[in-house]
Amino acid sequence: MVPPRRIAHLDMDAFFASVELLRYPELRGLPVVVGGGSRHQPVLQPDGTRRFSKLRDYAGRGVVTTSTYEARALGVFSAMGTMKAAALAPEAILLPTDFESYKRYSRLFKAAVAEIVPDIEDRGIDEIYLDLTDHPEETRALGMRLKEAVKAATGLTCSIGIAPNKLLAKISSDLDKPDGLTIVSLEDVPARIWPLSAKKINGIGPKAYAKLTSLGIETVGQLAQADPKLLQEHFGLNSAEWLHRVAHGHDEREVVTRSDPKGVSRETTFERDLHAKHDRDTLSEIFTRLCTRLSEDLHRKRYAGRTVGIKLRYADFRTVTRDVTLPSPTADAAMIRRAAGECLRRVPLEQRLRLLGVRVSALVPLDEAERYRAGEQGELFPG
DNA sequence: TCTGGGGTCCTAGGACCC
DNA sequence: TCTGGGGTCCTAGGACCC
Repeated sequence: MVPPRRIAHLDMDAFFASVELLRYPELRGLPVVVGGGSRHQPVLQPDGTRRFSKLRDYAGRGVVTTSTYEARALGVFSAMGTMKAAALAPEAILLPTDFESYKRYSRLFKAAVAEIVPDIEDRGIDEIYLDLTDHPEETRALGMRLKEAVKAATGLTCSIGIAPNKLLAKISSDLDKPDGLTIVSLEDVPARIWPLSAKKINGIGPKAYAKLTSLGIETVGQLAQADPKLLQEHFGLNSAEWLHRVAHGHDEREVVTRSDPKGVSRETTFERDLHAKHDRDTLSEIFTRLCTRLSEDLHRKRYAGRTVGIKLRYADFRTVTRDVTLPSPTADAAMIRRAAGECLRRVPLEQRLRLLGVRVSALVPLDEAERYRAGEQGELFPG
């Protein structure tokens, strides 16, 4: 019998907003929303205090990226349109998103954790998984030590869930937010996990959840007890089996500490909808800039890719993509622009557009791509 | 009050090859 | 001359996550 694993999920509390509060401590205790554009930079006044924008000052198409717990109490959550948030909480403070700062704090907290547990699975800017199975320390003491290390390195709190697998660890880290430490075993699943909404499961999003509720399934427990035949009819065999497994708290996925990027992309939503003919010059400029930035990203990350694609979104929010695979990988702005331009010609352009994106995938390390190109030119394999 | 930007993974059909 | 079956690559779209 294999002993259960000890997997931790560590999630920073209201990460972007908390980083902003370190910089502007006078905002502590107030509803604060991160998500505006650069127009909403705080202004230092002659008397030394800062003047902040309010949500009601916002006009545009952005969404809320994070809100403090005080703003959440007013109904303002991540991914909500900022205009809608302004209707709910007009007096809330609005701050522009400053990714460079968040990345800096992200590196800080990950480095602090790595001092204690070196193998980390990155799950984005503000969360990680850890495999604690082989660590000698007792679970709760280790969890507390991780939290203290993060706090000492950043001044920020996090919430940690520790469980026999990633699925349960992720759910657990959310059970006692903020500043929580929750340990859940497989035996705890009926009492602690089954009462939760099925949408707490990582992988059950809005579509799947809507389908489940239409079948009378709202909680994880109801999902666990659901008729497998019924699930299979509505979700297909693979998804039905997955739903059944996760509802019982089963998940065998490993903590993955190394992975190569699959694709790199740049996209932008226009301030107003643009028309391919009427706004031709503007669009062309934006298109070229996206390709240039993408090329810079690729060079910085040292990758090149063989597949170049575009994404566009019409005013009615329909999204289409086109892509083309080249004979050899590229990271060059002009090559990307040419290939993406070909893709653009394969898509209907009568309707107004709200978004344009460019993507490079099928990535290989840049030096490999350069060797490949040298080989193509006969330098590596002459004759 | 209409819905950002950066990703991953899955499905499904057709081309093409053996 | 009525028709197979498996494998891989390419393309498009969709769901989901942070």
